[in-house]
Amino acid sequence: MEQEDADFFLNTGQFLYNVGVDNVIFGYHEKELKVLLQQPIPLDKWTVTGGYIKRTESIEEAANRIAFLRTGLKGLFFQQFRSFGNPDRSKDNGLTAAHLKKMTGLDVPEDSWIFDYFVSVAFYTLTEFSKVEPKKGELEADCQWWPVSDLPPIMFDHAMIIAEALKALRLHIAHYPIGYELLEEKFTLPEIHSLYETILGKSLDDRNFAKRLMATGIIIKLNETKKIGAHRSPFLYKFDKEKYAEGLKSGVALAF
Amino acid sequence: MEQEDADFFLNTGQFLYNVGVDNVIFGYHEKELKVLLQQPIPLDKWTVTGGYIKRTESIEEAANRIAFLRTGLKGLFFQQFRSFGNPDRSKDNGLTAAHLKKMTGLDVPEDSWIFDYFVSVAFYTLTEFSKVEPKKGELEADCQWWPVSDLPPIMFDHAMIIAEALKALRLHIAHYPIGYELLEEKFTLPEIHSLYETILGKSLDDRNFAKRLMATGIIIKLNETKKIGAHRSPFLYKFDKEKYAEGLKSGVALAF
DNA sequence: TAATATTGCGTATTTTTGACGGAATAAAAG
DNA sequence: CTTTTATTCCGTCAAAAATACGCAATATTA
Repeated sequence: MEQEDADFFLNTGQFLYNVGVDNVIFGYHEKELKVLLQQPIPLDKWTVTGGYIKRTESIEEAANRIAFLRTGLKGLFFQQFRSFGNPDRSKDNGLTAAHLKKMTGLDVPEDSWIFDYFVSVAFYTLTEFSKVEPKKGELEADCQWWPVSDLPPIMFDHAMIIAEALKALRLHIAHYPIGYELLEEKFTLPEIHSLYETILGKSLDDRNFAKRLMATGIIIKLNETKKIGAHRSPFLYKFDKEKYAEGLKSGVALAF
Repeated sequence: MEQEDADFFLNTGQFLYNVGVDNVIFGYHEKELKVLLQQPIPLDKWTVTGGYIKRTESIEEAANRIAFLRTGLKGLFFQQFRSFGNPDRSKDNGLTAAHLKKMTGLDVPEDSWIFDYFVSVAFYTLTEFSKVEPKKGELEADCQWWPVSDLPPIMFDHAMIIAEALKALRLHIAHYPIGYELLEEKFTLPEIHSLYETILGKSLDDRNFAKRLMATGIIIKLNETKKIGAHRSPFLYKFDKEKYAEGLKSGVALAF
């Protein structure tokens, strides 16, 4: 294992050079959109989850593998949105061979391939917040959720990557049904309403929202209600899996 | 020069490994959308224009450089739309060291870096057809325009890349003004109308098209007409550069 | 002068979007 | 047990946008 780890910094051929994957993992909890960030060194800067591409896998498989490593969940919904690449993006970020040597106890060459110019293919992934137990990688000091509206200091160009992911998500939500990925199996109208308001960052008329959502035909009203304390109990709904899958393929107009 | 060329196949450090750029260059001519393709070997298969990324340049600069190499034009409008990457994409394509050796007269190692797994960051570029004089690269047998609706046999996964580029272009045209890049400086309403019909692949009511296009405020009617033979002479129009630039930034609703 | 092909505009209809008031319900407070 | 409070839930009406469509004007050729 130690030898394997040391080999990593030399890249004995299992990973592609100069290109990697970043994956902006979004969750939704208590009316807030969260993003899963990791801390490559025990300093004050964070990055989105990411990793290298194995020679045997596609970029999509790499994105999926990374999501699994950090969340423990398989088969999450993910979407490529842009690639980033310029010679300066990894410069002056404070991540040095010395840091990694200290963290891992391994020999990390100053000119290790991982400090090279990397083009990053970026994805976003959507997941149900409550199912995730963030797991940090061996090279990271920490991994945890942060509210999108209140991020810690961000490393590299990852602030831009998060911003672009959010932009892509907002564009995507207008054309495809994505509530499915972020909510529990059964949810109330106010819950999904609030999710859309959070993602889009603006308030949506509740009556018109319900009307249009139901018009898509992708959600089904159940004959159950949810107790929410001192108020009228809202009905529960769930997604119609078939129509949802169809909507993902052919698109669903849900412009608000 | 010969040494430089031979060095290329060894990659003495000027290019990134495992990642490159493909650029789908579109032109519009005689009511047809064209795409600029190159033939890497004198066989019957073609690819979109593409190349490697220098260690000193960004992926956007690489895309731009490639567009310049093939068209002779600078400052063209281009847009990244997706990246492609899986271990099989360059397999079984018929491009061998022997082919390149024969074409260039240089020594090409069987295991040259260029035969490796490559992730491709794909862009599309728009250009005025009549201004372009296609120039082939040193490693290509030919470079010329092909109608999108009638393509020759395509190598690798480039048929998919072209299809995705077209999809992105169609999506883009609904939100941003792109006629500017594909038409001559002065154009008639029927010309731009026909361009939109061609790109979107469907017919658009001429009266409603004109109404909405003018409503955007990005084109200006000139006091000149164009002689088109045995018919009423249509007025000429041009883009309002400022409003066009603004439309590119903030978006222009032109959904048809 | 008539025939032909194309440009160029206006108006009516339908569809979609946006705004908004008020009754029903669940529990807690008085 | 009645009132208060907070929330769900539904329908209608007006404004705006998208769509459909008819016909006069024009440039050349026959």
